[in-house]
Amino acid sequence: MEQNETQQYEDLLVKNGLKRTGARLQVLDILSHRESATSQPYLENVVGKEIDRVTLYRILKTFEEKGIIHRVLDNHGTANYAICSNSCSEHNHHDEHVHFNCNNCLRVYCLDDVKIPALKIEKGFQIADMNLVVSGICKDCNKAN
Amino acid sequence: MEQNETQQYEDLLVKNGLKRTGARLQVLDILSHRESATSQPYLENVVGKEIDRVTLYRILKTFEEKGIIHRVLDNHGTANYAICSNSCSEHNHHDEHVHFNCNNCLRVYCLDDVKIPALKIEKGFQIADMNLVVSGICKDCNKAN
DNA sequence: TTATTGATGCAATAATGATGCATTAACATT
DNA sequence: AATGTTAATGCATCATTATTGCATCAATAA
Ligand SMILES: [Mn+2]
Ligand SMILES: [Mn+2]
Ligand SMILES: [Zn+2]
Ligand SMILES: [Zn+2]
Repeated sequence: MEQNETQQYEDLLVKNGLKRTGARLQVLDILSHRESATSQPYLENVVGKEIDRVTLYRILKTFEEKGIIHRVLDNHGTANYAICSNSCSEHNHHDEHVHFNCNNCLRVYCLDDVKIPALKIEKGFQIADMNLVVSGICKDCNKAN
Repeated sequence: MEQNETQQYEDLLVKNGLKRTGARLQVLDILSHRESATSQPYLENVVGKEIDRVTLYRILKTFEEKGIIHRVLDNHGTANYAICSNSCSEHNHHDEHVHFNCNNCLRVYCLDDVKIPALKIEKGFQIADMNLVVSGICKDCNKAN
């Protein structure tokens, strides 16, 4: 964990009124360096000896609430998390980009450049959030064949 | 269960090479008469004394594979199922309409008229399926306040 | 009517996630 | 630096959704 990155994570925690604990810093560091969204099971596999399962769930939930990370359900219904790119804040997410779930490697990609198009839905339905998950075979897996 | 409806369900099963069992007919009947998508837990609550949990899961999986029903994950990651409207067949679904998950009543609506817009995503990603779940407050729940 | 094979029920297990409560550690205050 | 306060953690336990193995049963074909 580089020095100025650590500082950056600490600032992020403080800014959100969260104590800067080792577990939180570690989770932030891992999520920040991954190229795709990350599930609790994956994280547990990495830090399970150092951080308790429940703590991990709670950290992820807290981070999501604070707008530090956003949640994507993959095709198995498992939650995956990725760092929010820009302007998210407490209970105010702006991550309406498309996600891609590879059927082969199971990775969940944030397609940050692909926004979810506006929809015309029946009057009476009040939209709070939209989640578009595309599944198929990812770039890497296609290349590998 | 009306007589000609039963006949219709039996035909559907036979057409898909499935034996017409009481459990399957019952599941078809229930799903056909519901206005929103339905989860296994809901079904179990209704027919749990007559049909085993595991049988229910297997029926749903089989129906999905045959293109009789389609699966939608709600915001909790729980699978919900709805009858396929038209031209779905084995391993060949065409249910690319938007779904609406109410945060209040938790219902999952099939917005059959709202199609998922085409997307331009990076070359290399091969799309097999798309799922767009919109969450918010549904028509009924908005009315009720 | 019998044989075949698919379908079911039961028991057990897996995976993801939440809750209650005692203990610990981070931060503010003195 | 010591102390107090409150958030954060760890552990045990439980909940929910879903799957697997295997013996039994029943729907359809022969
Ligand atoms: Mn994302
Ligand atoms: Mn639908
Ligand atoms: Zn892949
Ligand atoms: Zn509602």
